[in-house]
Amino acid sequence: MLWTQTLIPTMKETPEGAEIPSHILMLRAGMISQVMAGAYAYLPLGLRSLRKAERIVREEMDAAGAVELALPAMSPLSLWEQTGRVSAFGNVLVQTTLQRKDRKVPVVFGPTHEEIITDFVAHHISSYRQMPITLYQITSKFRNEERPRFGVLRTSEFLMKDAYSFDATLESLNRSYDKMYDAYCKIFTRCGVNYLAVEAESGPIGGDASHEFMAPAENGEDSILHCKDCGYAANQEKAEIGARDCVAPDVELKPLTKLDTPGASTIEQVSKFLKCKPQKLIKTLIYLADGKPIAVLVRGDHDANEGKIRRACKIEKLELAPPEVIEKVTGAPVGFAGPVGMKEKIPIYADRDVQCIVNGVTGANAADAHVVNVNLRRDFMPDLFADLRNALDGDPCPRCSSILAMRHAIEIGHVFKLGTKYTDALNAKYADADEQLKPIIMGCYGIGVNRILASLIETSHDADGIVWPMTLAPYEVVLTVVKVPDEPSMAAAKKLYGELAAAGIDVLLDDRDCRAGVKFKDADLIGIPLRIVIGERGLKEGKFEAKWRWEKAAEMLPVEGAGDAIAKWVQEERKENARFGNRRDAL
RNA sequence: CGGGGUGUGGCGCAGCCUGGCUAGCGCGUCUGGUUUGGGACCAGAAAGUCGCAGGUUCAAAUCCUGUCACCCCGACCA
Repeated sequence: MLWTQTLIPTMKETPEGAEIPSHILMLRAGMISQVMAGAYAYLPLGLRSLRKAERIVREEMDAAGAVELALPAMSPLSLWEQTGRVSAFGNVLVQTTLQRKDRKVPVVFGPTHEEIITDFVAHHISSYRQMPITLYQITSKFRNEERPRFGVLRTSEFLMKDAYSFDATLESLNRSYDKMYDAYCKIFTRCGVNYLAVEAESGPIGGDASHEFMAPAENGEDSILHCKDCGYAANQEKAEIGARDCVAPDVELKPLTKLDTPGASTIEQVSKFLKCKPQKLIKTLIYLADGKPIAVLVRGDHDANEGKIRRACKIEKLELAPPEVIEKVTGAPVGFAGPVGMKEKIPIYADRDVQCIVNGVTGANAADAHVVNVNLRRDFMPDLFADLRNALDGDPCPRCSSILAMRHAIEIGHVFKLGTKYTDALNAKYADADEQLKPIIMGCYGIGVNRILASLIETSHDADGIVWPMTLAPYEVVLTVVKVPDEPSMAAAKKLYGELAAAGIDVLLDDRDCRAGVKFKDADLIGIPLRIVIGERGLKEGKFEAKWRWEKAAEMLPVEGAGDAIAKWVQEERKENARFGNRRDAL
């Protein structure tokens, strides 16, 4: 492609509103253009990168034995009512009504496609002989995000690869799942994205049934915990906290005292009012566990984790109790519950860290009052101690003796064993070898294609612009002609351009008649991995100048045979992103 | 959905507080010329309903009311 024949509207200045590197650089590099909040146009350059990511995804899906199809964005609302996801998605679901001749047809713009594919499969798969099979597509998804943000990271319309596996047995599902998991590793590696596969909430199947693929990045919206020593990694929701012996400080147990704390009902207010650290507080949460009230105790500065509570206490349905229940159980309004002297006797479950609190503070089960110098055993005794809170930076690793580090990350992929949630709801059954009808067992597997680009840029840029790996770069090589009116320069450039194009290299020839500085700046900004400079200076010696985007120095390359040499470099780099992978040493 | 911020040529901004001549500046664009290895210089030109609507006033980019859009923080996120 000739630069003068495409449209690459680069910008010297950062448009108002863009704050994170990926957003700023995609705008400045002329890759995207905003149409409205949460909706971006992909300009020629951006589309090329997006297509490269898409192609890698497609190749690895095909290699893993998945079969591509395309489902419509539009589907009937009724399908979503059958699975209860109209209310589950709520306002996120994009709905509209089509006016047909004599009736109105309520439709949904798919936020994902479990319903549609399951309905299709229910009609066309009826035997165990037709499975296992994994179907996938790469299409636009629609979600009315309450708050689109961070440029291309969180938008209302986005490109997603979604795959669905259909199996007759759990063992077969596990094999399908592992294939996808392995394919994801290959995809993100080929894309040059640093990622971690972390354990995530597993839903109905339990166990090792869900992983998220996370790209650690400062601007990521998710939090993950990672142990550098043993490799354990999980999202914050799922991360377990290793058990450690509690070393109780050797201090005198002071007498239990009730104090007035008028109006102080939150942890922050109480700790301020009583001038004590939140770590000294015992937060008492009243939940309804399968309809019955329970109390959950966590340290004041910790957050309770409902998934952990559910598992540890063997509860199906868990929800925070409404104020009436709290008043009835504790005898006090919301904000003053405590484990000592509750009005009704209910089960008390405590997070392990509560064991370490000596002379603590908690609600007095009376309006506007707290008790201080609360101590375990002397004043109260929980029915169970367990890991019931969200993990934090520095918490003990559950698998080794090291500690967990918390990092922000961008979710770029998710693999999940669904089980029969949708096949039950949509009546997708198959006949087994024993002639019995059984529900098909599903898995679902998503990749946010736009997010691959954004997360790559977030972690691979410098002061001058984007630093693309060969595999995602919109063009693999840029030919920078220093002086376009100089005929020998242009002739040499066009010859090289022809050779590279013939070798199947994506090459961009910067034939704009402007100063060299402008072209160097633009080449750096759009991040093309390999730049070849064609100038009078080099040509005098029969040389081109070759420079990798992430290296400081350039090397001279004989004009003779340059096309072959460059093509070879590009082909090597395409395979492993090897030079790109080593860039940190150079940057 | 709560809190905060911003809307002025294509892009980035000043002007608004304290109303008053023809609404400025930088970048970009176009024309001519000089230049040509890291965002050149000179001369000239085009391009703006000051987000929109209403109000106050002799007079509104500026003050008041409403409204829309966009951005940030938080809540939410199959």
